[in-house]
Amino acid sequence: MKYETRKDEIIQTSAVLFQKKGYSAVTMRDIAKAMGIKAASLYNHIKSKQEILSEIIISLAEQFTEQMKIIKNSDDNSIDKLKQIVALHVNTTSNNQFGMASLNNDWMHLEAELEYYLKLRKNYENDFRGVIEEGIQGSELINGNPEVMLFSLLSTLRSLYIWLPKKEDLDIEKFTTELSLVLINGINK
Amino acid sequence: MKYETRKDEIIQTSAVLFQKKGYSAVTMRDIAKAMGIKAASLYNHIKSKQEILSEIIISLAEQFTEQMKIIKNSDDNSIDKLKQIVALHVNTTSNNQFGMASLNNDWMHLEAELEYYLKLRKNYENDFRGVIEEGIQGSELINGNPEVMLFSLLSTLRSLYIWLPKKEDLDIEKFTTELSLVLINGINK
DNA sequence: AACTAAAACTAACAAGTGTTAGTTTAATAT
DNA sequence: ATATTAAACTAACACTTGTTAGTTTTAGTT
Repeated sequence: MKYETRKDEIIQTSAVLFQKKGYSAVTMRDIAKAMGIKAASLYNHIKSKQEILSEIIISLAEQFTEQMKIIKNSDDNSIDKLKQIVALHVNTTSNNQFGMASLNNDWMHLEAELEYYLKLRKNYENDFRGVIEEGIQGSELINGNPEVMLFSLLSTLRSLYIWLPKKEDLDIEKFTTELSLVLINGINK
Repeated sequence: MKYETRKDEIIQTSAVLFQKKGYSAVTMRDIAKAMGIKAASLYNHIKSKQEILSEIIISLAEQFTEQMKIIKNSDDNSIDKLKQIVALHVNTTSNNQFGMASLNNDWMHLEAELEYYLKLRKNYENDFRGVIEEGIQGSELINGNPEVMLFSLLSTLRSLYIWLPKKEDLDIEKFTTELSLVLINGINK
């Protein structure tokens, strides 16, 4: 079975539409049409459009924050931690390519859960920054500006959802290795 | 004078709003309110909401495509060309921080000009890819996957609009240098 | 066959959408 | 002063929005 419940089907169908046009431009009638039913019928399964967005974004944000904490608290060296962070993003994006678009572009349309989302994101970024600073202090990383490094890594990892779907026949593990190499060692010979 | 014309003021005001909530979530009444007038009055200066979006996006896309062509056709080496591309993004973003959000997130809401925009973007990306491939062939860059390199660089450069505004007191030139270093040489010691 | 519950339906709502028509105001040139 | 014009206004339009109420259909159980 592709979907666990009808509610799950609504959420996943919505994620596909949200990715193409964004939350605000997708109507309940669009979502219903994509499922072959009428808009009013959606409300037998969900309580609002907002709930759909919230379910898509919060579950992903929690996954990232949780996994990041585990990586941060492991006793691997900093370079290995960074590689694990890259793998976390590649794997999560590859399993949830549509939801990642909402996570990146539609979080500002959260209402009740906006604050909670922002807290999760801040935790995630702080942990990421911690890994980088640790790497600089331990002389594993160059003595550069940690903010610039964080920005550069995070930007690339957050954009994976745009890029991964274009490469259907992709060896995920090989790609993770290639990307880690480029991000950590650069492209200069 | 901050604005050249009233139309220009509408476009810049809209860009600020589009950046916060996206094109679809911003209404003509929102734009009018931000300018202290009524929605209908906007139509003395512009012909549609769509025209506003188009003016924001197309002018930026043309700037990038033009400048990229100049960089590509220069006879600098590949590393220098990459540094110039980084500078192009940093400078353009720093001069047009709000418009860059629409360029990145709202291009799919273009109607008449969507095709033209896609053509410009394709040209830009092809030229960028060309610079990278040239660098690999000339042994200036590692012999890695050029698609992965392009993706990584482009993702970071395209995200500058999120990050630059957070660092108000930023030395643009110094930042350009730091970013080039991280992108080209990596973060590994 | 009768009952139940899930999930679809039709119809409608109140509010909000981009946009137009026609009018008034404000500023400038004759 | 008068005429002109740019740019604001009010009022309204046709349509779309998320959502609710009430009803019918579908499918499984007794």
